[in-house]
Amino acid sequence: MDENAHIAALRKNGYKITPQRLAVIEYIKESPGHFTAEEVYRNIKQKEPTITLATVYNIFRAMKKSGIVKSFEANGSTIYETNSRRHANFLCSSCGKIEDIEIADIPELAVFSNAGNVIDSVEIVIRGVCASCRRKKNA
Amino acid sequence: MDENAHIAALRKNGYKITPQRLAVIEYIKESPGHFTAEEVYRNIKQKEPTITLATVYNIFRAMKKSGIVKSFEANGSTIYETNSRRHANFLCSSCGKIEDIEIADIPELAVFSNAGNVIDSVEIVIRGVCASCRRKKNA
DNA sequence: ATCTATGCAAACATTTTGCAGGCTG
DNA sequence: CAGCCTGCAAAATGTTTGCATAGAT
Repeated sequence: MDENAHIAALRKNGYKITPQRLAVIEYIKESPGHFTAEEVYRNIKQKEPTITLATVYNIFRAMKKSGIVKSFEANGSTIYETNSRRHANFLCSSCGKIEDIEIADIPELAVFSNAGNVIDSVEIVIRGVCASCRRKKNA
Repeated sequence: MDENAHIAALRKNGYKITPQRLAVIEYIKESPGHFTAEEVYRNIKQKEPTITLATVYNIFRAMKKSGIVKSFEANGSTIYETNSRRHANFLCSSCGKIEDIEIADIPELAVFSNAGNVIDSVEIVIRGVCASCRRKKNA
């Protein structure tokens, strides 16, 4: 999903296109794929000096409702991401990086759906130490 | 894992057995399996009137380190649980209940481990509407 | 022109921390 | 009786909200 698709998604959901929203869209397009409101705020403040953290939170709420971002909670804060495919988020406790692990299918969830339950979202958070940090520790 | 096992686990990890810790152990033994610090605090205050929320948080930290509880974050707070088997937590957005869904295996995680990464924990949070609430809505 | 979004500040919720005294082992 | 744990209060986070004004459509 590129920049224009994000703008279209906001419009379709009745949201207006403001400079602040464009700044967030541009930031997440070039970012590594995972971000907190505070991080986005800190980075786009250079281009949009008057923007506030509260506005960034409001923008993410609009982007979530528009399907542009998904989110999960970890380490006391909300982490947003643009990857909409089914995947797990691996959090390295050593270097802090977040890595996507593609997950093909979880059959138990299909069974659960077939039993009459509605599934709106699936969040998978894996914690551990990434291969790179592991090598450094054992060196 | 019963009450005595929890006490033993705390002892093995160097934690002392205090009335407050016993009260938390007793509460989680009889509870539905998912609880927040605030909920535990509110419930055991009757038996331990002097206990504070901060103490409950401290106790959960000790219980986590001792392997008695696991936790995940959702809706802005930390939810603790005693189920140590691999499972997903289903959160019904309508009635608020949390239901465990047993998950047999996620093959991609084995691949990820074999690639040199260490996995310490797996948290799966499913959001949706449970079958019971769904039936009520359609009635 | 309408109505939403922003900026600002304050409120809120959750969790953590510092310290003095009390209790466990 | 040494050291951890508790209770209390305050602080630290992270997020939301109310309100007046600016801005998008």
